Amino acid sequence: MNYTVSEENYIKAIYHLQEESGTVSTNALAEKLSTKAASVTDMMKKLSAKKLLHYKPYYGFTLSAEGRKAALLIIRRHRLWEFFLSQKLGFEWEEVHSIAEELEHVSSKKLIDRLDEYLGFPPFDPHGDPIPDHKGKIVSRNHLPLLLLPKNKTGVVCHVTNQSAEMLELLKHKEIGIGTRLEVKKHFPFDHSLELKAKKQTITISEQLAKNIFVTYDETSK
Amino acid sequence: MNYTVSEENYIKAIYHLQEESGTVSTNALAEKLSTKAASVTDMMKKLSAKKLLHYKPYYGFTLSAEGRKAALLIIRRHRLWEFFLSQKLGFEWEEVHSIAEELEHVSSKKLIDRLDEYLGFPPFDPHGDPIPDHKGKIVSRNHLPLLLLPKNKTGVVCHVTNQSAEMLELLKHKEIGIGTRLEVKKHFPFDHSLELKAKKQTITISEQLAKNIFVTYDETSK
DNA sequence: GTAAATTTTTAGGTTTACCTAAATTTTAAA
DNA sequence: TTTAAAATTTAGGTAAACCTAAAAATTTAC
Repeated sequence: MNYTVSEENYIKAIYHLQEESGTVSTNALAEKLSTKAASVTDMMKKLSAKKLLHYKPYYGFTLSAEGRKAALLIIRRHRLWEFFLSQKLGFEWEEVHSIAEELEHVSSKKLIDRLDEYLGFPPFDPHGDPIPDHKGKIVSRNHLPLLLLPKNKTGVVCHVTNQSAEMLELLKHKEIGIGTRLEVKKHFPFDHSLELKAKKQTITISEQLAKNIFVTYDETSK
Repeated sequence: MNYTVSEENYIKAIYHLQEESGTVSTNALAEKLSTKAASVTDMMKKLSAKKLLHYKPYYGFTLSAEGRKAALLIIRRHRLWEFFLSQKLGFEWEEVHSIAEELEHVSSKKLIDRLDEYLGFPPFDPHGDPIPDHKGKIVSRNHLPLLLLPKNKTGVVCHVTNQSAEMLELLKHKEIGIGTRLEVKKHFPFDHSLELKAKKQTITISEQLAKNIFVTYDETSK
């Protein structure tokens, strides 16, 4: 339940990469943390032994439920401090990030909950990112069912509900998995089916399937 | 100018021990930091190489001017956070210390100076200890010339101004050094000389000498 | 003033989080 | 489908900050 500064930085980085692109590769993580791939592998073994992530050598990794919760509590601390620095101490929004990188590792839960209260339970940090609550719950603006993804916007598959074998078979057939980038090209009102661009192909999926696919939607992407 | 968390904890502990008793021994420091004497010796070599303290093997150590300044800036951070926790977040005064132990290692100078301003430049922390200013200056209530030490109170020699060979010879003869515990027994109005109890003997010193001796005065001692 | 007790330092090990270089495994290309 | 390229892991090593046990220096006690 208590992690080293280094472990926390890895957990947080994995969370962010996962949000951006579904899966996390060793090299991507090494790049994000300004370290080397070999160091990442070392840490993956450690975090995996602590059950914070699912790790199969050579096949990337994703946070476990426990790892995700840990990540959200670190992000909560980071964003609350950013809010404090900006609103109470008058820092510019570009300045707050690096200071919050240090403050986020101070781990007293009581401190953070009191700070949250003192700040009036702000829902967003100065960059507009949502602040997880004291249980690690986050309102995710940009994590939405594929059905609601605007036309001609791309989203990255981050979650599927209903993990039945039937549905997974269908997804596999259509070559859709966690991390697949999808772009909605057309909505057909008749049966609410969708036409998508995935990789280099154009595919069609039913409303029923689309309801079960959640994507991360990056507002800054075209 | 930037130190590791471990270095900072050593610097701070040395400062406090020096204030309390003039000199700092390896064992006392090990005890204060809940570590072992051998680890202290390791760190002393490191801090000594960085010119933060004067270190002669087997003869204890004292902070250099630079080390003292570093200590005061760490103490400043600690006490400002204590004040913040107590005044703004409503923590009880017994709770603030351990959280401030973590916050004090966040080193942004701008953060601390802004926090100081936000808190209204408080002169004392919740325990009544003075808060050093942004340059590391501290108003020392309990660091005073021997001349001003109340009768029948004990003080510990912590500093001597005028380091002339003549004065040091006299101090040596009277067996007074940094760390010597002194108790003022009498003031003689005629020549302002003082009669002191030092170790087990009673000695007399001139006003001129007394003016140059500074002691740490612990209000809680008898 | 010497012996015993205490304090401090040295010597040699451990763990964490890094590193480089070499060996594997997977992926992409011809 | 075999080979080349890229990604990942393993092997072996480093520095910081600890540790224990033994050696050396200092202090205290007789």
